[in-house]
Amino acid sequence: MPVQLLKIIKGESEIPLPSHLQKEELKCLQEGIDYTNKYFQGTVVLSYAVTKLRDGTDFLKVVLQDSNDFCSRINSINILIHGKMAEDCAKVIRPGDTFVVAGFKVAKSPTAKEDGRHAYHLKVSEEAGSAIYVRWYQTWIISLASQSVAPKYVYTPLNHLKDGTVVNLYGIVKFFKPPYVSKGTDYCSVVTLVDPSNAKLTCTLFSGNLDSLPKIYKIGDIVRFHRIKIREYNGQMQGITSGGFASLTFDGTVGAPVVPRASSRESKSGWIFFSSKAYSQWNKSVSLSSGKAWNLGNGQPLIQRCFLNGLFSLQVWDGTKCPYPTWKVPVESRDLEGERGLLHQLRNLTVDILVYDNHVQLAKSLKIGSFLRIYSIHTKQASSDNHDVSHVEFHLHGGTCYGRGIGVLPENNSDVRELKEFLESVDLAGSQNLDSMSSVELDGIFCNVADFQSHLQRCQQLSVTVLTDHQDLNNTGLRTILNSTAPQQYRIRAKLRTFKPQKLHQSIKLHCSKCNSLKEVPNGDDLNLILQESAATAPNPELHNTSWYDSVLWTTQDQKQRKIAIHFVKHDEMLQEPENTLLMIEGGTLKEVWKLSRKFKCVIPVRSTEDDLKLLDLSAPFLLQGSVKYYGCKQCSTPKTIKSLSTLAAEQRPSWEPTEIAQVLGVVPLQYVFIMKFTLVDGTGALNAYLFDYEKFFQIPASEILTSDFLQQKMQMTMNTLCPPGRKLDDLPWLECFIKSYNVTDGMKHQVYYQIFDTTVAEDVV
DNA sequence: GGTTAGGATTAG
Repeated sequence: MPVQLLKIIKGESEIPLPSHLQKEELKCLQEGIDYTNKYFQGTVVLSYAVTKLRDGTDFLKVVLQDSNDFCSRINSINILIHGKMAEDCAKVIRPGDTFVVAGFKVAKSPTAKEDGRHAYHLKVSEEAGSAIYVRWYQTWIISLASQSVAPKYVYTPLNHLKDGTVVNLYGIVKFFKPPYVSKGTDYCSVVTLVDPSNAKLTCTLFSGNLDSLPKIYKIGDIVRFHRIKIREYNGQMQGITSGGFASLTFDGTVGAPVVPRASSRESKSGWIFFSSKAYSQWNKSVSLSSGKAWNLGNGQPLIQRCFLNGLFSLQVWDGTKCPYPTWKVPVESRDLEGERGLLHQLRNLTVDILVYDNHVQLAKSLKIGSFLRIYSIHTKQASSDNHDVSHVEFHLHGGTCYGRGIGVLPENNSDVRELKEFLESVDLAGSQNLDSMSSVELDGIFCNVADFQSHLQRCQQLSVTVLTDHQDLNNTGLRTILNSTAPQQYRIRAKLRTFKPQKLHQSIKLHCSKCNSLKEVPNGDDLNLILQESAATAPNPELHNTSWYDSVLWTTQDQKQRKIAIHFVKHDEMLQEPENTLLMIEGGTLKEVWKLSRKFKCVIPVRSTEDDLKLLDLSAPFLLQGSVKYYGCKQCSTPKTIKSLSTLAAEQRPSWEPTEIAQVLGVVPLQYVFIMKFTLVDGTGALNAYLFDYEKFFQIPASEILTSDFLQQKMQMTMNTLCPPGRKLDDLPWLECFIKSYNVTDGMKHQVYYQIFDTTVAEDVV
């Protein structure tokens, strides 16, 4: 078969070609070379009609674009097909198809100048021993499949649309807003399509009937629109519903290679399934009364409250358990009729979503038990009244920007089927008679859901941490590592059984990279004391108003009559904007220094001596920038007088980088680090590994966490994910880590230590 | 038959 048509096989991204064929690049083509065993692969951009040459042979010209090169100026080439292959080929190819031509001849293209394509064209014929392989682009498989039966529609490529026409078209969904209630009389859905012509079309679709709008569930779905009107709007073509508009949607999922990701917990990515249906399935097998089992969302007080506030809430479950405490709409237990204990238990698995404004109407119309996909949910971390426990809230805000809205998935949707399968597997884990069970035993059942989930995650080899390098290394068991000599490096897969310190703020230390010492971060009381001591020395007026700083002096109005001097560093004889200004302060309290550091770029606490300003004792920060206090190492620093700072001030654009400031002041800066001890286990053994991290592991700068409640909560949540409190070992998530072993000799004592490196918390955990 | 919205955040 000279022309071979290859259907897309799920999971296969490469065309299976004979092994003797070698790929040829466009830019390497030359005349006079034997291309019998070479092939070129491209995407069909254009395909002309078959014509007959003078000698009666069929002829077809096809334009291919290099599949791997969309950037070069010349990335397309003419393919000239002679003989029977021309007809065969014309029958099957459409723009967008992947086209492989093997065993071709190369010749100069006489039209290169006019068409701007490659200087050579490829000549193909059966007689020359050529072969052509075509893989239909998904879209066109569908279009051809329907047309091969009744080819009565013509589909216009998106780059050929004209104002004022009504056309039929195919496209791949690039963006969509699920149908929402418009301010007029209809539902509205906005859909942006692309096709192999690389053109884009945004369509605004209206219909009073929800069913006649396209049922798009995912970006990448393929749609067919019949009788859509094309108009020009703001200089671009726009599609709009017209009389007789009809649409068809296909699942665009091709067996694409799986994107390597650490984890795929769906609730975080905004995919949430309304689960009562799934629940009722589960429900059936545990011999509860089936049917309308899920009525949390319709609890009377909830609806009443929501009506009053113009709000509405949905309770959903995607089969997983949110690793963080989530906000719950208060529902009084007397309104939970029937399986009260069960509904109560279920509340640990469901998530409440507050629905606002225009989404309320649609939310109210949802049937209990439908599977939903809710787009662009806002998750918000908030503290409850007692402050020490934070929770996550889910809001579906008003408006439809970025496709915010609710979509209903049909039962036969592949994702829904997958979810159902998942829940059926859960059944196997706990098919017991619930009627006779106590609530303690019910807890057991839900543990099994979590068990199953964690088992599933293990099977999928998900990890809550990812490696930032050396992915090619194989895992080593902890036992093997413990039995090996140091120093070495390993890749491991283990669980975090426990960690120290449990009070996370205690993990922050100051590290000197010069002498490798670690120090505690001074607390506010320490600092106040040092500042107070330094305030005992009155500012020396002789040091005020120099060539490179202006000074201001005042006395506090309180009884202490403190003298405070502030020296503003000038630049080009001028004072800069506060946000670019460095200042030095004498006699300020911690609060005053802190306030100034919020307004000004840099604040340096100083004291007067006879002949120059000097830094305070290095127990105090030598610099404050924003909320960060920079400290210097007492052992390694040899502080100079403040005068040395004038060289930096004289620079054209002083950046006031802490490292530069430290350097000119003779200070060896200390760096903030997280120091933690992780006890890791993997079934073969347990070892303690130290985490020494400036920022990389938690993706939180150690320097900023002490002054940020938000970052502290973020770190707490991360640790809750890595090592969820109260879980059994089996339920803990896996961590992929690199560790290195090293020797430490202290006198006669010799020990091997382990440190985590080149590892970071997975994207969806932080 | 007209309108709606016309992708391009909410901030409750």
